[in-house]
Amino acid sequence: MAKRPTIHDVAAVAGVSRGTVSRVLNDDRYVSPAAYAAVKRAIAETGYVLNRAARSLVTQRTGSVVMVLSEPQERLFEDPNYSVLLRTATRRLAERDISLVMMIAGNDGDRDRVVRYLRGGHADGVFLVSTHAGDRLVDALVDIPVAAVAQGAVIGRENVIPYAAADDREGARQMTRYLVERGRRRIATITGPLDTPGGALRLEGFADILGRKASRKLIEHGDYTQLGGESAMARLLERAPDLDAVFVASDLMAAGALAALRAAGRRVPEDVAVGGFDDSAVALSTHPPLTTIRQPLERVAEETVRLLLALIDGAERVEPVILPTDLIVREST
Amino acid sequence: MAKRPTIHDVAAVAGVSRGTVSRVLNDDRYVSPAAYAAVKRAIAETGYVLNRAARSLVTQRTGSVVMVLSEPQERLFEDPNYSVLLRTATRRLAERDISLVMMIAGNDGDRDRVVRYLRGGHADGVFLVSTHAGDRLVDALVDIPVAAVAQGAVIGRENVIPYAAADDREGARQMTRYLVERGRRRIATITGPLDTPGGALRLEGFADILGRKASRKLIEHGDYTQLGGESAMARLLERAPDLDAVFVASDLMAAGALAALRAAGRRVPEDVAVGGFDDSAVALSTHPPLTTIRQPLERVAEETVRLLLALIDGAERVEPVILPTDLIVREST
DNA sequence: TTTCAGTCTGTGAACGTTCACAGACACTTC
DNA sequence: GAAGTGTCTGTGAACGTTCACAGACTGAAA
Repeated sequence: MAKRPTIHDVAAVAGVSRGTVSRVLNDDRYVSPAAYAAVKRAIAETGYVLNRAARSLVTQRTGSVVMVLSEPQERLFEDPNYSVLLRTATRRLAERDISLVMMIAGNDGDRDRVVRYLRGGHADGVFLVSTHAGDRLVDALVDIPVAAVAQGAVIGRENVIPYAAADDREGARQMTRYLVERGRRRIATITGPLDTPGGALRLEGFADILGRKASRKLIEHGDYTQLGGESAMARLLERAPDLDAVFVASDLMAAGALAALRAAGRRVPEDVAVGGFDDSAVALSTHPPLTTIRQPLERVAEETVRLLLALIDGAERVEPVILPTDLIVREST
Repeated sequence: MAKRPTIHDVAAVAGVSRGTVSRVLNDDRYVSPAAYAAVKRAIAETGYVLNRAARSLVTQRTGSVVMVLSEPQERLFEDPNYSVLLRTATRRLAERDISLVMMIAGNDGDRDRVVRYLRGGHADGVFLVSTHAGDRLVDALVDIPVAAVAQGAVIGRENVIPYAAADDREGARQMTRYLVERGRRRIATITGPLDTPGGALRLEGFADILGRKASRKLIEHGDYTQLGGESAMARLLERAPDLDAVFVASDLMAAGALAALRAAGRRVPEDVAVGGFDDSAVALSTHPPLTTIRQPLERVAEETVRLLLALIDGAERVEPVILPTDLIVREST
């Protein structure tokens, strides 16, 4: 097969110089309509496609962005949220001809790799996903001249890494308020890990509504897995057998909670009302289907990308974006 | 902040030439232990990191591969399989210092973008995921000098794109055989789309065991969504009210089937046994938990990567890999 | 007519690597 | 001691762009 055509070949065919072709490629102003047309034709004729490496070399830009998944537990990957995020981000970036490269930061070795990659200038931006409080990666980031954003606040670093997120706290309030309005009196909660925004903020929202009624006895912690939800529910039942509702910080954990309630012979929603969070696919496959809080995930992803692009384009500072959630009522409450 | 150090800076610090540093970087033989040590020290001292663009420019290699998600329906993203695949592939490739870039080929515009990207030599390899029969992308691929593999056979192109996959056909046989052994007599199936290997091969396995008993009346098609499974089950119940078992080609569709059976007042497993496929998270959250077929997804992903790396390293031809599945018995049968 | 501003084009240099080559040196082997 | 072989090193050229600059041309304003 023939050698790939370069900008020189295009220039020769179009009867113009290298420079003019380059100007067309980067749609600079100052190129005559005739030259523009000739170059376009030559590009089509030769099947030319730009060599990004060569461009990168001189512009010091790569045209790519890294999405870093922090993954302390396997569970992160069971989460359909990632898929939405990934799809949306890929799409939006593609519109700007920016490609998305995936990296995983599960352990310190991985993290070093990511840092080295970024320090090497191999990407124009980073996109942090589900980063936990205290992640070393975040600290390393401040020394590296690269645009960085996160999906979901990075706890303790809200002011250094801009982010877009659903309004976890208000979502939790919506659910808790709803349970109260339905006449529930002993409302418990199963939280996520408290070093994640979904863990900390949803608990705060819960406490906002219940005030002092949110006693320690009615609070239990899970790890976002189904099994974790199941055992957390079992512990709650033991400590507070009279509870009549539970707000679970994720649908997957809620599915586990339902299993524990069933095992304990409690009827849902008659004896105990169960509220989830996420409105993921699992919320529909449980029996009964879950009342839950929907997050505008797609919009969260879009806003995160928007922030990142703004930074790449040179914005000095961008403000975090927090988007509203919706209460979805089904049969578990 | 200071300019990023180049190979020249390292050479100066180490007291050797550019060439020697390059040799250390690419661990060529023929570099003296003294020079090697000096260069390593200089790299650490200067904080040097290789400029990939510059390397690419001369080697004509990019150090990256593209994962292309064909996504005719949203449902693909609800599938936890992707997550496993993505994670495993990213990990394995990172070991070889190859980065994974994501692209989505949902419509023809997207597909053109992918083709242009590959034609431009922006990646050393492609990784096709859930590509349907007749996808134009596959045909375009043969003209492009790039290593290509698929996860799961590309129907009709099994011989042009090497792949790794679970043994869909044998998995379906395992489940069907098991249902027969449990004494079920009127066994139906809900398939996936027949232009996907999971659709076609699982149906074949089903038919292998039942022979002529697999009448058209007992076969219904779904689209891998929960709702699709639900309506397919409803149609089956209408056509064959006496059925006493159903093999559903995915867990998610099986969750839908369970809902339809419940709505029709059938008890599971007493009246109707339900078998799924995938052993995904949803299989545990249904009530009752699903008997299903586990695919060795991680190994499938690893093998796919292995094939891809072999091709990138210059192998002329690699053989497809098909991996065994396991029957997981739970309470739905 | 001259001057100026604006538009358009071509050219040399630079970006940071790798690769092929040539040469230096140290051993063997004849 | 000459010739060969293997190891190690430095150097020039090349990869395919963009960018800054210089220069040519056009038309309007002085």
